[in-house]
Amino acid sequence: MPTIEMPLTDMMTMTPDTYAVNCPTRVVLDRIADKWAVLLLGLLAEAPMRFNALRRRVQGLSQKMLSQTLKGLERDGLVRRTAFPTVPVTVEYAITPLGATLAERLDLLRDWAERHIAEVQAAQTRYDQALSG
Amino acid sequence: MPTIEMPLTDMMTMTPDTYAVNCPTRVVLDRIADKWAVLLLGLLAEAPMRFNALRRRVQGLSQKMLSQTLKGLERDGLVRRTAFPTVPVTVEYAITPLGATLAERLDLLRDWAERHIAEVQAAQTRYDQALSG
DNA sequence: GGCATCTGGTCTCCAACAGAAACCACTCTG
DNA sequence: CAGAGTGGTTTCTGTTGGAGACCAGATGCC
Repeated sequence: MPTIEMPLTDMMTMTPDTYAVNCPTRVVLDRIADKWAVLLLGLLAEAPMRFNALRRRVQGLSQKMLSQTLKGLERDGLVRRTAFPTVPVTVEYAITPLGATLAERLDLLRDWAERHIAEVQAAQTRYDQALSG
Repeated sequence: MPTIEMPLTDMMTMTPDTYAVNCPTRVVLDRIADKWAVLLLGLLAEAPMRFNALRRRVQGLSQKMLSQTLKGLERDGLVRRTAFPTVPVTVEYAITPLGATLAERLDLLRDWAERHIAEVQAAQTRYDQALSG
């Protein structure tokens, strides 16, 4: 997707259409459409956690992507980063009230996934067999 | 993320942990974490549509990604593809009952985005100014 | 003493993937 | 006869994600 380059005021006064490239909700959608962000928000919604604790908890998440994703979440005001001047430095990540409202909705998706995973996998098997058969 | 290569039965009998690489809900999460899939499901939830109609409606979506995403959605049983033997061939995409239940939850995310976009953008501006200032 | 390990990251390199554009066969319209 | 519309696939290229090395300073272990 091309980078959006237009004044914020123009974007906000446009008729809202999520399907237009320059709709501001696309910005939010881009964040939601980030697997790691969704998983991290889910964890932080339960309790604040430290960098390496998150890393150990989420399998397959590289250090680079963790730091990158957390930075993005902090920028969006969904997560708050607090560094304690211990040695070595201790950094804690906590969800913000705004982030909590999002995590609530994301939980509904996790719930859907758990509820319907079997149906989805059955559909996949059917589809793949129809192709090979 | 590495490709999951293990018997389905093993996956289904494991203690469910979305944060483990081999949790089946990760499969669903991967689909949800697809910007185009979310947008397409949102459109198809309203009414069935044809290939080029979807293309015209969703700005910034290339033909390749549209065909690829629709194929994925069909494989997951979320969308049904119907080809009519007209000349030229007419193809209609419609949401399935399963897809409709997901679209319902996704609507809540769209709703969240519209409701909180201003807060997110304010947080971003604050963050960026704190860095430059 | 010296090696490994913990803290929270950054940097480089390579493979994978998304997007742009061309191409396909066929038909209807101006 | 050129152009546009039908629903795609193929090719090429630019961006991105992930693996792994590296950083500094302190602590645990033998």
